[in-house]
Amino acid sequence: MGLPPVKKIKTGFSTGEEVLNILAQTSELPKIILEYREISKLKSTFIDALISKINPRTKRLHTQFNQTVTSTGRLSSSEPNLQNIPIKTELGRKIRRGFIPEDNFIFASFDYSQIDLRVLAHITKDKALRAAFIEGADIHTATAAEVFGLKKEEITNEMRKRAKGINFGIVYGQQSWGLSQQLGITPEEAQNYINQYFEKYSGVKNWITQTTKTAKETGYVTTLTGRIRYLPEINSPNAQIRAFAERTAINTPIQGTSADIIKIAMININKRCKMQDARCRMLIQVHDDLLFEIKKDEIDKHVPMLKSEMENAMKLDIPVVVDVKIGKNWADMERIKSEK
DNA sequence: AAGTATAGCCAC
DNA sequence: AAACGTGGCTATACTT
Ligand SMILES: Nc1nc2c(ncn2[C@H]2C[C@H](O)[C@@H](COP(=O)(O)OP(=O)(O)OP(=O)(O)O)O2)c(=O)[nH]1
Ligand SMILES: [Mn+2]
Ligand SMILES: [Mn+2]
Repeated sequence: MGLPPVKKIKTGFSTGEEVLNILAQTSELPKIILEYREISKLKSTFIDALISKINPRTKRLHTQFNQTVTSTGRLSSSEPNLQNIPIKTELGRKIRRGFIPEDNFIFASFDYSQIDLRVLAHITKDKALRAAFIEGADIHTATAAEVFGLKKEEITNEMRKRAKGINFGIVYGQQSWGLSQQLGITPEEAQNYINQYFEKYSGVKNWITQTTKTAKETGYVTTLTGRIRYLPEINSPNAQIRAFAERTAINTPIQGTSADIIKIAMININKRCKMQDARCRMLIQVHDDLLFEIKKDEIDKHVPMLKSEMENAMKLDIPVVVDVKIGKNWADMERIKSEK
C-alpha cells in the first residue's frame, strides 16, 4: 500500500496495534483500521459473547474460576472470562458500565495497592523500595513523574497506568530495546534508565541475581507460602529458551506471592461473609481485586472488615494497603476514605 | 462439521 | 515486533 513495513513475523508483515500506531503517523488508513479493530474486538468478545452467556434463571453471568490452570498460583476465569472486562477506553467503560449490582445493593471493589511492588520490597528486602512503602509512597506515580517530566500532582490515571508497565517491565526483565519501544526513546536512553533503576533498587538487582542462580541449581522457584514452580528450561543450552525461563524465575515468586495473599484473604473473608450471605456477597476476583455487592444500608458494617481482612491476610514487613471503591456500576467506582 | 495454529488484543 | 510476566477469547486460514 506504499506504506513501509515496520516489523515482520513468521508469516509476513505484522499489522499489530503497535505497528499500526507507527504507521498512523504517515497515513490515515491505519487509524481507521485501529478504530475498527477496537470496536470489532469489544463487540464480538464483550457484547455478543457475554449476552449469550447470561443465565436465564439468575439473569447473571456466571464465570468459572479455575484453580489449577496458571503456573504462578493465580486464578484464571473462563466461560466467560470476567477478569478481562474492558476499562481502558471510553467504549470499553461503556461495556463495564453494564455490570450492575442487585437492587438495593452497591458494588464495592477492594484492590491491593501496587501489590507486586510491595511483595517485591518484602521479598528482596530492598532498602529504597521498603523505605518508599513505609513512607507511603506511590511508585507508579513517581515513575510516571520521572518519565513524563512532571510533578506527581500532574500525573493522570492514564499516565500512571503507563508507568505501571514501565515498573513491571523493568523488574521482570525487560531489555533496553523493549523499554525504548514502550517509551519512545532510544535504546541507549532506555539502558541508562534501567541501569539507574537498578542502581536505586540495588537490593532488587541482587535478589534477581541470587534467585536466578538458585533456580539454576535447584531447578525451581517458590513463593512466600512455598508454592513451587519447576523451571527445567532454565539450564537450556538454547539462549532464548533459557532467557524466558530466567524471567519466569523472577516473576513467579512475586506474582505467585501476590496470588497467595489474596487467596488467604478470600478464605478468611468467606468464613465471615458467606457467599450465600444475603447482604454481603463476594462476586469476582481479578487477581488483586475483589468485587463485592453489599446491601446499601450495611456498607459501614462490612467494608472496614473486608479491607482489614485483605490488608492483614499475610503480614509483610512493609504496609499492605487496599484501595476501596464504591459504585452503582463497575465502571463508575469512586474511592472512599480509609477511615480506620 | 470438527480440530489446530496464528495473529491480535482484552485484563491484571 | 525477537526477549517484562500471568491469563482467555475471537477471527481467520488451514487441516482432517
Ligand atoms: N508483569 C506484569 N504484571 C502486571 C502488569 N499489570 C499488572 N500486573 C500485575 C502486577 C500488579 O501489581 C498486579 C495487580 O495489577 P493492578 O492493575 O492492580 O496494579 P497495582 O496493584 O500494581 O497498582 P494499583 O495501585 O492497584 O493501581 O498485577 C504488567 O503489565 N506486567
Ligand atoms: Mn492493585
Ligand atoms: Mn487490580
